[in-house]
Amino acid sequence: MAITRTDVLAAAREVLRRHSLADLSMRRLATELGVSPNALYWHYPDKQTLLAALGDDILADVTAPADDLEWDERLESVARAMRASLCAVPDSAEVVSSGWSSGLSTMAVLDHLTDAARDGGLSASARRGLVTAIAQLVIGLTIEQQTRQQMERLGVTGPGDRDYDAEFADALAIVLAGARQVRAAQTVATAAS
Amino acid sequence: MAITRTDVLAAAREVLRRHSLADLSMRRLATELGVSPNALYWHYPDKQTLLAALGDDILADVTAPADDLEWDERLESVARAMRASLCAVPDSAEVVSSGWSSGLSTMAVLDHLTDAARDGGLSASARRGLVTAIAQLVIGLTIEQQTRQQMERLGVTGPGDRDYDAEFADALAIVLAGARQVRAAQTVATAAS
DNA sequence: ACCTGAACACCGTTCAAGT
DNA sequence: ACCTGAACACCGTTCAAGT
Repeated sequence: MAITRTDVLAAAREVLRRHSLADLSMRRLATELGVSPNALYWHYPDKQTLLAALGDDILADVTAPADDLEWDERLESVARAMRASLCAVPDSAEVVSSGWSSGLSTMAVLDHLTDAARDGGLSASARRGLVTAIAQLVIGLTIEQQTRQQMERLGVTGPGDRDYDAEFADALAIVLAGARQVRAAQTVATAAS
Repeated sequence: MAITRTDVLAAAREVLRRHSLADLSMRRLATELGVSPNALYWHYPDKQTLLAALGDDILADVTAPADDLEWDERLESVARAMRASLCAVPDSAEVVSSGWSSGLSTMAVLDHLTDAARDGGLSASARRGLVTAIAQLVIGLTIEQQTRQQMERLGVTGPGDRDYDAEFADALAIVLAGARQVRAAQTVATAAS
């Protein structure tokens, strides 16, 4: 039976879940699928593209936030959903980061953040800054957490003392406070003109 | 003549400057130093540790900000200095990111951010959140920019349309506005008690 | 103290060929 | 359309041995 792109992504997820990103080689993935390494190159042009698709897949369950929420609550909701999706799959934040950097990812989640910011009435540049600040926070902090978790799992390191969830909450609170403040400043400026 | 740790880091920087992180292999680095690959393992236990040292080295010129600045201006100054140091060496943001994640980096720059936040009178959790938000923004956005730049340099992609400097300024403005707002809320709470 | 030689166990990717 | 066999040009790391 022939293999599909979906099979490949599922197998890749499974390698991350049971092992790590370091173990996610084309050869290993092929073995897991009972196929020769070259077979993967019929479905994806290269590893980079495969990883970008995997990253998009992992974030695919981040949908538009409930529309009875205020704009800032919607931002928070999307940010937390992104982080939850990443935390469900080991090393996924690193995968998403590389996909975004390579330009091979759709970065579709960012639209939900942008939409919420627009509904808040933020200017184009304020929206852009806000989306960047939130996205980099989610990805970057989760990379650090997941790398740490892998090291603990391998026993190369003892348990750390950082509370990543609390750190995330604190950082997100600052960014959202900034968003509200920038919006308020905009409103005053508009009213004065 | 024997090689020093400093020589190794200088050669690594040069490989980044003239080529890329993908070209920075232990074997390539050794060749550049006129030495056998194994020689590097006398100076550093493994590649990960070497990269962490390189990351620290690249950020070493980010010093304490001028002390005649306000606390929030100091935060901005450190953030911009971090970004400037990274932008001076191709792919360095990725190197710093991996060093931070592995736990092998000193993350010394974060102290300057923490100090400025403390002088602003921010609570411990607000400081932690603020430092995280700024650090992840600098690293994450610069990774995206530098990866893009390498792709353009290799001609695999045409020039993009993102203005990373403007994006950074917008995002940093939001975070700093958040810091000031959180501080104001703290001050009110303190006065009321 | 600092390095080399030789080897181990891997990589991503390509290309021709098979069904 | 989908895959295999065989090969190319690499990796990081280790270990014994050299000076």
